[in-house]
Amino acid sequence: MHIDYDLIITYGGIAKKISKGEIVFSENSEPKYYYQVLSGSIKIYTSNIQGKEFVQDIYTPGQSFGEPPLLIDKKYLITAEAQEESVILLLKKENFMQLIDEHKEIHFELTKDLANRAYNTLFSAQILANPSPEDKIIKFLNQLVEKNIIEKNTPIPYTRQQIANQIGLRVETVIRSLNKLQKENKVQIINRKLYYL
Amino acid sequence: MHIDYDLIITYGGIAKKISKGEIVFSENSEPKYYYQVLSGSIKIYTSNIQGKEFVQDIYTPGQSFGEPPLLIDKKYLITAEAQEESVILLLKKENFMQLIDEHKEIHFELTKDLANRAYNTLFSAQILANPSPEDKIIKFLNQLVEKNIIEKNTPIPYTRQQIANQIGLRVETVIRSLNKLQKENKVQIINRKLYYL
DNA sequence: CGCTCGTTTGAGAGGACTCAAGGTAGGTGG
DNA sequence: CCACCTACCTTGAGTCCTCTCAAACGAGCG
Repeated sequence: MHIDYDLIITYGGIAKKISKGEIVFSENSEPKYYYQVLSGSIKIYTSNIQGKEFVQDIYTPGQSFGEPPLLIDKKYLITAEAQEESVILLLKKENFMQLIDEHKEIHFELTKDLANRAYNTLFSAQILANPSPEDKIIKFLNQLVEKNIIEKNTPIPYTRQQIANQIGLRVETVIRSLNKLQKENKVQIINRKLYYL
Repeated sequence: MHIDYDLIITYGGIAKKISKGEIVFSENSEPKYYYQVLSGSIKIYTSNIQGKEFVQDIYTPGQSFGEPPLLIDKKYLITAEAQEESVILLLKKENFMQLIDEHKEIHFELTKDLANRAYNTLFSAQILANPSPEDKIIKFLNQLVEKNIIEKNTPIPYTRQQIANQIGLRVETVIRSLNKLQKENKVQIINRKLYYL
């Protein structure tokens, strides 16, 4: 989801600077704003799984985040934190609602974005529901390809730890599973770099 | 999500009878229609987890299902099957898009519905991401309360097997975990009926 | 009563997790 | 250019606990 900068400002949006590590909103807090990244990057995660950080997504300039709870008046299930010094745009809920009410094309974009989120989250749920570590990894890699985050025969831009965090496994388990998958020719590991075949 | 019967018909929707066990759409197929239950009930599940059925949801008269992939032109991740003899309304994608384009209030309802789905699916993902069976069960029960499906001190309307299917555990594990939770006074089991405290 | 469906208990195996210890690559400073 | 540091990767041993398989129990119903 992306709304033109000038349009956000026109509707009363403001820009805010966020330092690295600063929290934009946290779990169980009430949504008040529509948020869009102007510069930097915002990390979205859940921290309630036995204190372990469970990364959901990372948002970069032009992308918005945190709409679902805003639209249905529920508390955030996630925490948003600046990964680096960033600037974000804030638009009050009422103004945001007015904006989409008066701009049909943006409303349609929002609809698609929400559909996309529902779709991707279900995909993640299916990864997690899978009891076998190997299957989880394969499904996770598949998802990356589908989301165009990686291409086949391109090294995967995540550390083993980052992969583990996203699929709910331990680093060691990821490593051992990757070894099995390599023997089955489903992934390739060259000089520690991981390739999906 | 719910659209008025007459309106669906006006836009060219048709009703279709579905026998018990019949598939409305299945995983990896292309979305073509907007679907809404008229009578009976439709079960949504994923079957790809080692052949085990993973129930996502059950839809009853007046509710629609399967919109996210329809809106973003992706294949279904789920299978929809009639739990009993049912009648559903089908509306071609183009007509559906035209309908929401011409009815702003319905478009807003769709938006909220999608936000709700994204929210609920994330909640499910957080349940699954939790490594401890007890925590999964507690979070699952919490979700039921939040969705107003159950109230505290009301027997939970699911069999142990159904609970297990929704959180990715075995029946036996659910039973043994429930016993532990009872000892911790987090649930109550009276005459096999389960109460959430 | 006898069937069926859901619940419960037990024993055993497998495998992910934990903890601990090295190994390796890339960057930094002397 | 080399020694060092740090972050990441890897391996091993052992424990714990979920899953599997098998069997039996309980409740509701024709």
